[in-house]
Amino acid sequence: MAMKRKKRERLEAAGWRVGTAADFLGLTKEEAAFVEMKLALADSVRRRRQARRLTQIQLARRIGSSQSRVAKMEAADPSVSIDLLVRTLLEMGASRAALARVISRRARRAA
Amino acid sequence: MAMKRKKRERLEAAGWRVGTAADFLGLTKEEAAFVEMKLALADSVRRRRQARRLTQIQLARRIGSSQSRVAKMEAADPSVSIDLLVRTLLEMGASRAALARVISRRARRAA
DNA sequence: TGATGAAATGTCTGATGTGACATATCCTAT
DNA sequence: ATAGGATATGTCACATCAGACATTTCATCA
Repeated sequence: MAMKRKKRERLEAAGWRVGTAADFLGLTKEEAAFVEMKLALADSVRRRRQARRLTQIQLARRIGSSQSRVAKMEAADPSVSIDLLVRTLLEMGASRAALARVISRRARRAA
Repeated sequence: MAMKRKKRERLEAAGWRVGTAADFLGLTKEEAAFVEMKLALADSVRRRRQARRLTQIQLARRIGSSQSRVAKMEAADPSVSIDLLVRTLLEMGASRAALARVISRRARRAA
């Protein structure tokens, strides 16, 4: 994919769920923004799932996926797309307005 | 992809850039919301490109893609992902807040 | 009317995402 | 300490998406 991603994905994979995601090691502003968005969405999936007291397995069934994929979503794994995160949130009843809020929100730490 | 898409994609392909996208022929609320989001993003790409008076080819070069892909983005073609739309908008200088606005915005008609 | 440049459409091939499965790790209660 | 459920991690085969290219449609203007 012409828009270089490896770098981003490596970092993202490396676990900094930190607040102000990195312009750290050579992430362009755009890349950083993309990663932060993904983190925010991932975070939102987890929060919503927990709020509903669903296990990853239960959520997985609900959206026609698997426990491992849910885990990866919540971890903002490089292998999960924004499409999947968004679809998942919509399935969980998030409105577009709610998604918008998530997207402009900075990823929170911990829980 | 377990979350059925064919239906959505057919419709989406069918050109209704219309305002309140369809819960029309059996789209669930979630599917409709997803499609509308995509349309809104697609629309935003076109608007931004035009505002900068770039041709699709010029934009394509800028983001390391091709004219046809840009055309498909702007048409919200089934083959384009939200990831791609988002990355493109970010490359064009959209902020996360701007993206959020786009996402909560209902797709506009015409130009 | 035909020439030009922009945009749309169709299709290919390689890259990436997906669900699934197996397995490992982490809690918490006993 | 160990069993249990929950979550994380690694991998695979298959589906979908990506950029590229060719071709077509569309608009504008000489």
